[in-house]
Amino acid sequence: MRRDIFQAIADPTRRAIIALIALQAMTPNTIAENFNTTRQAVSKHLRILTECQLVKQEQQGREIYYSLEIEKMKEIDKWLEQYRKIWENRFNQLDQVLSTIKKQKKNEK
Amino acid sequence: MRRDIFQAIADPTRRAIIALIALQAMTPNTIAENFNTTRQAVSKHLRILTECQLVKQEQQGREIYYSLEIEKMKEIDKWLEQYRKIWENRFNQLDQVLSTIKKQKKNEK
DNA sequence: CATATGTGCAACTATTTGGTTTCGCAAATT
DNA sequence: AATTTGCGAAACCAAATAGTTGCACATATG
Repeated sequence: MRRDIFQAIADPTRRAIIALIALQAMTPNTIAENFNTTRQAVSKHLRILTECQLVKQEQQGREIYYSLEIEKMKEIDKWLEQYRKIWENRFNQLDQVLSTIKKQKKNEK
Repeated sequence: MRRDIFQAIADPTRRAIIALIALQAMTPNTIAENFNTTRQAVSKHLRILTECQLVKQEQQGREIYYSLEIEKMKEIDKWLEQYRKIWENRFNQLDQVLSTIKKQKKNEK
């Protein structure tokens, strides 16, 4: 099933899970211990995160270790890029204003 | 009312609205014309976007012009920063591997 | 082989969400 | 003054969502 990455990171619990498994791979039980939820609830979140490839899993015996697929996070960064251009451009414009003021002061001397 | 910015950008229609008003300020009617929705639906989206300060409004007569509050977008960038560190670090590690291979080839000559 | 442990999945529920319809109000237009 | 236009808000509805409970299954452990 395909899944929107922005919809996936909308839930605060899922963002907390992402932050947790970004540091090291974890089993659903271990993740659940870090929050006030059941393992089943975590499992559902992990499924959603897996569906949009934000998370990968590695089975070891009966345990399944989940970890962050960092490559997928770049997709958000890519979306943000268009807006970064805007705020950086705005910064440059401010920069120009400041240097203009500077020049004017110079001429006043 | 306070509102989670990640929840705000989760909806694809809202992201489209953001992209639209990032370029220039627009009235709800104009925005609605660009999509397959009613003005009322757009109005609801704008309300949500306003509630998390992603959007600002300026009244001109009976028209209200909505535009993007670019500063708020940086909040997403800030959240992404912790993960950017991870993928940049990973890239550096790859870089080291590549330069090691290069050195080895050099020594083979 | 019996039991304990780790897991995903389905059914169910309360809540949230995105959309439509209807309304009232203020500003423009006639 | 009457009508049109632009707007937000409330009421309503269908669909999605997050969580709980109960289950089945596979892998360890005794």
